[in-house]
Amino acid sequence: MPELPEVETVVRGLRDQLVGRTIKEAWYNWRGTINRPSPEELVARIAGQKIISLNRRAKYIVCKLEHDYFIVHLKMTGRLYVAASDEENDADNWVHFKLMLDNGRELRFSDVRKFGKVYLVDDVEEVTSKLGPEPLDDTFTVDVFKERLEGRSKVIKTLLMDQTFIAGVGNIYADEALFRAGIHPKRRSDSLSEDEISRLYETVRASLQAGIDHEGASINWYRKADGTKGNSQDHFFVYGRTGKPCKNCGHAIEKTRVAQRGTHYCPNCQPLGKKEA
DNA sequence: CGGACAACCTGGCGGC
DNA sequence: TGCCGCCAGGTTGTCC
Repeated sequence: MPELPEVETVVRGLRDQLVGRTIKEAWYNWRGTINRPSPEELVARIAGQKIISLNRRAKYIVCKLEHDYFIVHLKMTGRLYVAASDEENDADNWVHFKLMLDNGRELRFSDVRKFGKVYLVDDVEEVTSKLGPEPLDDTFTVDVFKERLEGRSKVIKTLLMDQTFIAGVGNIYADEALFRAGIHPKRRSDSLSEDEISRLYETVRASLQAGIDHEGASINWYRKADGTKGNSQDHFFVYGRTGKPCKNCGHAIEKTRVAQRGTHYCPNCQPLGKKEA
């Protein structure tokens, strides 16, 4: 659920509250939330480290410390927020990890479904080395996109969601990008025309950027760092709009499954055969 | 290389 | 009202 735009929004909301602070102590109540090292080692190693910077890589939140990197993945229902130690929050019931700061506030990691993970590593690459390019980077050009598609034949939606192919696109923005490009989600990647590839390159970026501009989509669990909802969901063309009229042609949006995931598309605007715009 | 599917978890919701 | 079973989707790992 949190995809690139949601994670980016969280990072922007947390940056000023974290950078420059020193971590006094770590706390957890669910060992599975800590991916590595062992919970005991993480607690011992992280105490006393100063927070240098906060950034995003794909869907990972990367916090550079003096000697290590503290990394968080929200997976589907994770929430990350800062509050005064005596301040209550709606998501507190599911807090499984906390970092106490030197100003009386704390960073809380709440996660209903416990899929989310935190990491403490001395090299970011340990976690991010297999990720594909950042779709919004200037270095990710249409030529790079075309090169990466060469020799691939996967169903296009599956490929868009493959984090080693492009980093940060999940189920929602994959559906949105494919709709905007007029490409059926079940098309094989090696069946796309040059023109379709160029369009898809543009719409992947445009869909993600729109998500960031609207501060992320709050489908059910996602919240911004301050606890309020983003409104990207109010601007979706197809995601979650099954049975509703296509914003482009009026045909009812249909839902199917691709790679075991709910997939929304307009059968009229996204035909299975090739389509020249 | 690609695809299918289970596993990790829990809350929300539709159906009865 | 209550119970049951399905659905949600990011990632990893296994198997073919």
